Amino acid sequence: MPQKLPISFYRQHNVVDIAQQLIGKRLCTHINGGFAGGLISETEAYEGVTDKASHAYGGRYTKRTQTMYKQGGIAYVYLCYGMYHLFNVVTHEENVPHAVLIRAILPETGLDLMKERRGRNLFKNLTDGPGKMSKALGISTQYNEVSLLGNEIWIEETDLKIPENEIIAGPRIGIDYAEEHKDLPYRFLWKRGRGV
DNA sequence: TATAAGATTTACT
DNA sequence: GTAAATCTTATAT
Repeated sequence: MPQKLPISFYRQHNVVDIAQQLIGKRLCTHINGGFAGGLISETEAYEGVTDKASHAYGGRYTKRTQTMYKQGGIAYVYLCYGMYHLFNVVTHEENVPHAVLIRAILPETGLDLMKERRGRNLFKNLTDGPGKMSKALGISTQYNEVSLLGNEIWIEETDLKIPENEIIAGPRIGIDYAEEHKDLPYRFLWKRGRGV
């Protein structure tokens, strides 16, 4: 049987390392009685206080970002542009606002459910962006701060051993405002995830 | 209190 | 390729 990633995984201190390790793991949701899941194919690391692209840059603490300051192992879901829910994994210990944005997965289970949630017949690119993925999996802000060891949203270990040459590291996307931090190689993309 | 911009996606020209 | 949809937070009056 697949096994959930242990809490110790999320408590690691190198958020960039965690982002890379999450490639190839299985993200699952069991929401409103529907099960859906897929392999994580794209992630981005957000290194809290020192990362200009992060909401928590410079130690900003608001009602929205307070989730990132909690201990690792929970979900950080927030509303972007007023209409899209973005799903992040909170890492590190308490009071260190590190998080990993899950940008894309390869759908495995619950294809019909995902299509139904997305609406229309968008066969291509069902879950190839943060907003789309959250919608397909049924994730919304009401799941902010839920434990990733619970029964609604979790990440499973897989037998996959992804060689490093199958993981592409590159600059993050959609954060041009971050200036000198926008080119940091904090984004990880699984080769097999491209063009699916 | 009011205004601007954002870790995005979709539709239209 | 460009613009609209739409809400929370940050910064300024």
